[in-house]
Amino acid sequence: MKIGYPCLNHSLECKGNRTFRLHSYSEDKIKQTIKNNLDCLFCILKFNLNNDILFFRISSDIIPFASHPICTFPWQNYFSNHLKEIGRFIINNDIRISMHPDQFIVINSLREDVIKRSLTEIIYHNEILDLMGLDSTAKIQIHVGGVYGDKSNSIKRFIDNYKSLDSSIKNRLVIENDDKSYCIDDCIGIFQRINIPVLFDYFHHSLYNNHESLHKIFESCRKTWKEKDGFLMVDYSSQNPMKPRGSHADKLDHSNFIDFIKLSKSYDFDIMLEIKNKEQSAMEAIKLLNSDKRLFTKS
DNA sequence: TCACGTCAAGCAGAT
DNA sequence: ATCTGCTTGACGTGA
Repeated sequence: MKIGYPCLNHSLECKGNRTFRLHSYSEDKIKQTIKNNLDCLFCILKFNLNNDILFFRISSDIIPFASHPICTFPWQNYFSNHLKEIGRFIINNDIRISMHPDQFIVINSLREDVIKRSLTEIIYHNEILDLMGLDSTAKIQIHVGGVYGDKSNSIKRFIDNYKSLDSSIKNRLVIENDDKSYCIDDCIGIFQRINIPVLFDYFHHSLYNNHESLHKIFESCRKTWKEKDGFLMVDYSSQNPMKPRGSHADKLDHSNFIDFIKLSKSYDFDIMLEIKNKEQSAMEAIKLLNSDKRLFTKS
């Protein structure tokens, strides 16, 4: 099991997701920003290694405007050595990597232009991971998309569009249950038709579900991840008690986390902690697991 | 130097 | 109709 957190590190001075306004785009600006972001990513990965954090989600902002037509700068060639160097560090230290394109990526949209932009964005994510030399255990997680008042047709559109993708992209794509449209059962149903691995989001599941038991979920999700996909990935978070339903917690809720681990301890999986204080939660979670190894012994 | 309006992009649900 | 939440921050103008 590996513990990770997404995109940002608040302990370090550097920011690995620096960007700029579209109207201030220039080749010089994008070059400098990417260099900054890659340097910082390397720092974050070293920080993580020093703290036994072996799972990390790379920010989609690492190459700003990568899939936008304005971006004509050949970053793939210009930074290929830099990306390869980071990739070697990742591989040599057995670090697990994921990426999560943001909410605008909807491959089952009713609008052709939205689908087209989404595919371009996914291709960009795939390029980053390829240029780092990572294998197909490095994943790109997306949601199924919109429902548009007709779930079965919307699922069919997802499947049709998925089938048209290049196999190198299919090797990395996984789907994740969301908090209002597609629950774990929906995702498993899609897996049964196109064999796409299902990433389990525990917090989303608590907000939107078919009352599936946690054991049944782990059992069925695990089977969707083949040898080439690596261990099942799981996103973990809890409700922020001060904010509206669906808001992620500011800090790790120790008792909620321990309850979750107790229920799921017999399965092999990697956990991404989607909690606002980022590496802080990851370090706490690792400490909790180490302080009570029994929590984590397979039964 | 700092506040704060705004930032490429979609969707659903609440108000 | 407008706002919020999603990996939510961070940019950058104007004072």
